[in-house]
This record gives sequence, C-alpha cells and structure tokens, in this order.
Amino acid sequence: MPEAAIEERRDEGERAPLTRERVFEAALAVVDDDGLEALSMRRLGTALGVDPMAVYRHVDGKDAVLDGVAGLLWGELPPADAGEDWADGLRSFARGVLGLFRRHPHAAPLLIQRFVLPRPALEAVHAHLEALRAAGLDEPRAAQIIRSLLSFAMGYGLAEVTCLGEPGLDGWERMSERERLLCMARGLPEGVPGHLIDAAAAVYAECDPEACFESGLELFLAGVRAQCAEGMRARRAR
Amino acid sequence: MPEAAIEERRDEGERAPLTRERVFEAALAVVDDDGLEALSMRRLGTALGVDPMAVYRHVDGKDAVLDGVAGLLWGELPPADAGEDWADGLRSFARGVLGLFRRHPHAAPLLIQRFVLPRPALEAVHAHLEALRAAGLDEPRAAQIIRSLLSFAMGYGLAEVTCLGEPGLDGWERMSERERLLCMARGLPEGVPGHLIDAAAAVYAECDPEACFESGLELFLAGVRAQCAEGMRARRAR
DNA sequence: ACCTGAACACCGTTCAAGT
DNA sequence: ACCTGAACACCGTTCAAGT
Repeated sequence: MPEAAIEERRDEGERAPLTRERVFEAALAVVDDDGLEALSMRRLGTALGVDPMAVYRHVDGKDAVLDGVAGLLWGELPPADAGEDWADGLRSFARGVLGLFRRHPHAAPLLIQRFVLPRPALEAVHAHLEALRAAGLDEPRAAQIIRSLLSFAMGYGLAEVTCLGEPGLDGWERMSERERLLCMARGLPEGVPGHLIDAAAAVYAECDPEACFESGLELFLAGVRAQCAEGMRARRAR
Repeated sequence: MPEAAIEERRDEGERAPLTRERVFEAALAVVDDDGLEALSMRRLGTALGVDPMAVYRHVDGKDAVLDGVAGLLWGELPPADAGEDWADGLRSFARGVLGLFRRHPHAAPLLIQRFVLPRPALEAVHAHLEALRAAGLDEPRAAQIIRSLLSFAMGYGLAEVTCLGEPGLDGWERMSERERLLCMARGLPEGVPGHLIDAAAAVYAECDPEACFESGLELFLAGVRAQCAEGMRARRAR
C-alpha cells in the first residue's frame, strides 16, 4: 500500500519526497517571509528539511528556482471571466495583475524580471486579445493595448511595492499619510528645496494608491473605447 | 600647485583620488558592460585600480553604491522644456524615462527598485505637475496622472529590457521578428497549445515596441485631455 | 547506483595588525 | 592616525568519496 507509506512520510513532517512544486512553494514561502535576498539554496534546503544539495536533484539551479517562483505567482492570477465584456475584462485583468504584486510584495520583482510566460498569463492574454478583436480592433492594435495595459499594471505594482522598502513593512495602502511621508523621506536627497518635496509628497505620499491606479486604468480604457468605436465603424463601412 | 599634482595622478591612470562620483561611475560602467550580477565590491575596487576595501571609505556599502548608480541614471533624464505645453511635456517625459531604460538595459531595474528620488526626477515631476495644474486640474488629479504615466513608462521600459535576457544582447527594437520569437520561446513552458503561442507572439514578438509605447502614451494622453477640458469648464463655472 | 557532504571559487563586511 | 589585507560568515555549484 504505497499510499499509506506516503501518508506515513508526510507525518514525519518535512520528509515527504521532494517535488519541483514543493521546492518552488518553499522558496516562495521564504521570499514572502524574509525577502528575496534571504533566499539561498542552502536556506531552501533546510526549509525543506533536506540536505541543501538535494535540491539540485530536482531543479537546475537557483535561476530555475526563481523562474519557478514566478510561475507560482502567475498561477494566482484570476482566470478571465468569459461573461465580462472587453472593458470589464481588461479592468479585472489589470486589477488581478496588481493584486499579484500586492499579495507578494517581496517576490513581486520576479513577475517582471524573470522572462517566463506561464500558462495562466498566456490564457489571460489570449482571452483579452480575442475580446478586443470581437470589439472591432485588428490584432496588432489589440496586442498593443494588452501590452500597454500589462506594462501599466506591472509598473504600477512594482513601484508601489518598492516604495514599501524592506521586508516586514505593512502594505502601503494601510499606512497613514504621515507614515508614507516618512517612508518617502528615505529616498530624498538632502537639502532638497521645499517645492520639490511638495511635488514628491503629492505624487507618492498624499496620492491615494487605489484611486490613482483606478483613475489611470479608466483614462486608458476610455482611450481604448474610442479606438474600438472607430474600428467598428471602419468594419461596418467595409 | 595642487592642480599639477592632480594632473600627475590622473596620468597614472586609475590612481586619481576616489570620490563618491567616481565610485558610482565605475559601478555603472561595470553594470553596463557585464550586468548587474557582475557588480561586486571587489570587482568595483579593482576596476578603480584600488584596494577593494578602500571603496568602503567613500561609500556606506553595496546598497549605497546601487542607490548611487540609480542616481546617475536619473541624472540622464532630459530636463523638462518650459516651452512645451502640458501634453508635449508629458510625452517628452515618458519618452525620456523609457530612454533611461533603453540606454542602460542592465542597470534599468535599479531605476524602479531602488527607492531614490534624485533631483532630476523631482524637477521633472514638479514641472509637469505645475503644467497640469495650469491646464485646469487640481493637485490630486495632476499627481495621479504623473504617477500613472511614470508607472506606465517604467513598467514598459523594464518589461522591454527584461525580455532582452542576458547581458550582451542587442536591443529588442533592433531584433528581427524571427529573433524576437526565438527570444520569447525561452520563456514559454513546453507543450503550450498553438493559440496561446500565437497570443504570446502577437504581444511580444510581432508587436512593434516603438509603436506600442507611442500608442499607449496617446491613449493615456487623450484621456488626460478630456479631464483637463472638464477641469477648465468647472473652473470657469466657479 | 545513489546520495551525502567536503571543497572550490566566489561574495559583503569587519577589524586588527601593521605602518 | 591611517590604511591595508587577513578573517569571518556567508554564497552557488561541483564532484569525489563514501554507502
């Protein structure tokens, strides 16, 4: 009865057999808890209750681990809802991408810096591409819109998350304006004139990050809507 | 005559006295040439023709070096042109930010991941904030627009640059579509169905990066223009 | 045949030992 | 008083020596 044997091993705690999946999950846990810099192959091994070098048996090296963690993150992207129209779909998509950054602030750089295209990301891109084409856009234009929107969501997410600074801080949204100002002050050079501090404060500390993202999203979608209407008109004329 | 002494030292090559500036410049050169991962305090020291530990005398540690390199990059941002109206100003700003990423693909992550706000960045933010207010927007709305646009430009830049992959590759724009496809294939999981590959190709390989950035920028600016008109109308009604 | 863990060539940073 | 460079506590990765 092999299942019993597996069960038994599982009871021993960390002694369950290693899988690529288990390695990636442990790595993500380390990063979530203590930051990207805390992730080392040795620490990963001990986190798994295993000889550190045993990890190499399941994974090609540290780069492969980082790619794997990025894959896990993309796996948390909510799938596209076929019931939504293209605009609601793109809204959900952008919010979903931003959510990945917010849920995993320490791991977030991996989303943009490891060039992996896991299936959940591809499925979403495909679905929204189709929705835009159905709304009257040709493929190149639809692709540009997806790429721009993705850039916006990822750039916004990464910028928000790096404002947070070191591991252990609470989310930027949950900070008071005063805390945000202090946090921002770390990034300011000394002896900066007051009007420049005010400008930085307006953009980084006083600016409500949720409202800012939503308004940027709406500006963009309004532009897309205009393009779609144009596309439909052109299609009807044909 | 101290100037002669300095001149003499300069002739000895790398033996000129260390400055924070010189340290940062050497660090940027290393990163530009061989990538972020190649930058170590030891390598930095030898690049400067100096005992590696001497660097610590001028700089707090590696984090300070990375912040300094980020500062150098922001220093290359073209200053805002007072003669431009708000729309041209924002266009130039976004293109200028993207240019930083493209000129320094290996150092680019520092622009978004080190939370420094050097003067050139602050001056630009201030100038465009003022321009938007003059165009009829209140400060919170203007700040949201700057922040969104900056997120878009940085997200676009970083995504483009990480698509490039390892140090030594030429720019994405200079690659043929075929090369781009191959590059993208590295990021694809195996056994992905064809329609998903097509979607990825549309967004990453076939999509002209220049046209995509420009069209995203225009979509966004069109939205801002509508908001400005609204703001002006409200102001006149008051 | 398999897996462990010693060993290699690196890190960032400190600090005592020399001048 | 100053600066060098040895030393410490880590890395990622390999591979031979054991079972």
